Amino acid sequence: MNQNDLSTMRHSAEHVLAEAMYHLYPGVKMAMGPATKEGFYGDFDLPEGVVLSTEDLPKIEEEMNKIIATRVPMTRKELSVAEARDLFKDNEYKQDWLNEIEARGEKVSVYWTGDSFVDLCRGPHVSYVSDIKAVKLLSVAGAYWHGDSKNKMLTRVYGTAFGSKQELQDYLTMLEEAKKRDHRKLGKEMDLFHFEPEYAPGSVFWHDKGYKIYRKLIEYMRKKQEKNGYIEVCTPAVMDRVLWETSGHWQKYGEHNYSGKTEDGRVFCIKPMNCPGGVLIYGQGIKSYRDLPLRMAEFGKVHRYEASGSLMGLMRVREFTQDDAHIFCTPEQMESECITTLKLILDIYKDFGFEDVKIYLSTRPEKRIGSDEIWDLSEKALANALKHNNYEFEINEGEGAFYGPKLEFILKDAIGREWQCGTIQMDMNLPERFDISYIGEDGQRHRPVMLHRALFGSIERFLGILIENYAGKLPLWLSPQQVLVAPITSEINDYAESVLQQLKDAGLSAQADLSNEKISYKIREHSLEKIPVIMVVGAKERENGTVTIRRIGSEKQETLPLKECIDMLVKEAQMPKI
RNA sequence: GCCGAUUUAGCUCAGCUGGUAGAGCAACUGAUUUGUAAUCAGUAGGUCGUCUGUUCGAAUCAGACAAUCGGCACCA
Repeated sequence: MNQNDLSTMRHSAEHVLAEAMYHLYPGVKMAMGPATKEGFYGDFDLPEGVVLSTEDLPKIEEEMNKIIATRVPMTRKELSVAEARDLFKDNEYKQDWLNEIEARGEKVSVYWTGDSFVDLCRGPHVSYVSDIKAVKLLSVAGAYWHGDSKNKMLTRVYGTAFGSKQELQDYLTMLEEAKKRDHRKLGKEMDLFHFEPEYAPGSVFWHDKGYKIYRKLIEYMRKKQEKNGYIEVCTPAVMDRVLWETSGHWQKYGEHNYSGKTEDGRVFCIKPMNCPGGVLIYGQGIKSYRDLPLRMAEFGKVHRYEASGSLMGLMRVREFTQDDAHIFCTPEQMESECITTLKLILDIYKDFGFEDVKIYLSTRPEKRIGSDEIWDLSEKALANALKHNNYEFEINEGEGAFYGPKLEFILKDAIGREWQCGTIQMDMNLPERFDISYIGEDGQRHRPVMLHRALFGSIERFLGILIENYAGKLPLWLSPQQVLVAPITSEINDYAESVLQQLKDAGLSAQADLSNEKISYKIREHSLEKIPVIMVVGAKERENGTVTIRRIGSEKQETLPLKECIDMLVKEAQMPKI
């Protein structure tokens, strides 16, 4: 079944869901519901006092299957706005839709399921409800009408449908498998990090192994940036509120900041972003056009009081580390800086196994600062950078920051949720507000253009996505513990320790498991910890000066001389070429 | 923040309609010296998320709060 047909069928399944809801919950109002990439959902305004939970889904599903079993046709009818208003006279949500349809001057179409249920819909739909072969309801959630938190919250029912029972089953199995790659689960199993909901909700406690990966990411990025002409700075974590008022962030995001009053009556704020600090460094001394572009990086730890409901493992936290940088340049340099940064980001993602990166260009929002000319220029610079490299992108109309347009680089987690990682943002706000300048060739003061960019975005989030994408099986260079030496009996401990020492001398991160356990137990334990290389040593290996290795995810054994093995692993453990 | 669900031992989870808690794994002790995903036995381990109420009696019922999970909204 092609994507179009599948989508049509899912949309029809959503109509069947709506009808089932009308059967089971008299007085319910159907608001809207589309097919999505993975299934469909329906938003309902439930009668007063009715609460829907996942326990109710089987019952609704059963009702849906009854409707499907009637094999009635789904038929399209076109009618006038007035007729439609009458047909849906008790449903304010449909009236709302009709207003929009009327305003756009479009025709009204409805779809009948048999002759018992009708919904306002553009279509298309399957010919008969029996064309819906396998349907499953998945979850219940709240969702605001028209996606606006000022509106009423409706009850959303998520489900999916497939062309066959088998495909549905495969999909559900795939989801189950994907959940095993959840970084929160793997983080625990691999002993990488934990959270303390009681003391610091949304903040990470990095354990030794997790922090090793974290440091490795920074080490990689630092080298990358040095090679690409960046300098690195470090700015204070706590600064006077006045700074954030000057930058404009206090007014817009004040309630999301952590702040406190000191004895002298000043209000200090823990930095929610690094940019003003960077601008202050730029402001030291007089800058010449010869100093530009000035690429100033900072691995800045920032704190934001994110809404409780938005927190999610490492992906959305209240304390995170940005691989931030601010590029100060002349307007003429703006576009070429965008081009090189864009290329840099995608190069870096390749090193981590991400080939398929979604890019959004987010354009001017309604509430914004700066003249339309500057917006035109900035948006064009970003779009040109994309076109220059022939990158595909989507436009996110009106989703830019209040101070400028941005590019967002999106990676997906194990179950396909999209997360913004890298970003390039034009800023027409801060240079003004902090009145920074450079002396041009003409000897006059000029305003530099400022670009914010983060490549990983947040180290925490990027690491979370890495864990999920590798299912915990990190490449050797990123693995916090690369080798585990496992002697078969305690008889061999001396050789195991000598092997361990040689591994460490070669710069590999290794440990030995000298516990009094069977080799199969050790294999199991350390495989679950996702150690990439398990090095088994027994009497044979000791005698021959060899080791037998087993790679994570493989059952193959390979025996080779220790020296040769170390050389091979050392080579493999190298960071990608910078 | 909003909607729904969940919160019991280090981890994964059981505990019916109220009568002061249970399993497996992990830990510890002992035995076992083992060739590629769990060797056996024993011991110990819990203010049942927090607080307040109802009750002779609360893991269980009610309320508030917190956190977590799935969404929505938000994301400088």
